[in-house]
Amino acid sequence: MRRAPLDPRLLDDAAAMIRVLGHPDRLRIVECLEKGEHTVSELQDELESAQAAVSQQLARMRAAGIVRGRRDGANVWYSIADERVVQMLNCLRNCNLQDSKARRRQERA
Amino acid sequence: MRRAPLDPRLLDDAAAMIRVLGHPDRLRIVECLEKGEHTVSELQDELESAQAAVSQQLARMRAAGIVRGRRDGANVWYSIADERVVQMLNCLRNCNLQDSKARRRQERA
DNA sequence: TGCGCATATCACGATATTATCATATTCGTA
DNA sequence: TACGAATATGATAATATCGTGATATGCGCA
Repeated sequence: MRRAPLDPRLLDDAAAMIRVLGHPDRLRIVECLEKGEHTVSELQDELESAQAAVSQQLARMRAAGIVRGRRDGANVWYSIADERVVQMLNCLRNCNLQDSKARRRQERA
Repeated sequence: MRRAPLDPRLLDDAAAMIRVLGHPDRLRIVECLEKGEHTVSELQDELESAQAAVSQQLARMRAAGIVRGRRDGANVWYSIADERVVQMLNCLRNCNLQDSKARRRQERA
């Protein structure tokens, strides 16, 4: 477990990367892609969200280098392009496990 | 290492929590507080940021239950109220280590 | 009580994010 | 080539976030 501070020059990048995950739909997209490639319409069904919305979330994640699209005929199959988000998601899941304990610990801060 | 998906009912909360960390100044604040309590003016010096700005970041982090303030005379000493952010930060530091490798891997996605 | 320091909050303009609707692009097939 | 399905992009309005300057609050001390 590394303890060195985040490189200050990378702080903006890190924050930007985090912000990409700071949206429920994008979190769910990552969770879907963790299990394997998905087309846009599959994700659309999964999220019960409008086509444009999903496509735009994917565009943003693509711009951040988090996911990658692969054209196959009329479909585009998306997958995870940056394994760091998987790590982050695992971390988040661990964190959520402690939800109640952590909340209790902080007692009306 | 847990693999269960994030609780859908918690997705909004999770995303909100993530967004709080998605700002370079707030990341730096967490890094400072990791080392121990700091007053607002100490953080202000550290971040080279305006008083109101720091205070507002702290307010937001307080609202999210991430930090906690303890009054001592005219000063307020801040500390981490939710240990999950420490875990997240550690995760981020690990992730950053792989920066170049990850970026190379994704090759103009 | 009155002053000054540390902190918090308010008000507001600037910018970013988001959802939605419309339109464009890409591809397979008739 | 024309059409339809899948996907992407553009435009816009609503909302959120951010930094800044002004003001308010809490506290120690004279």
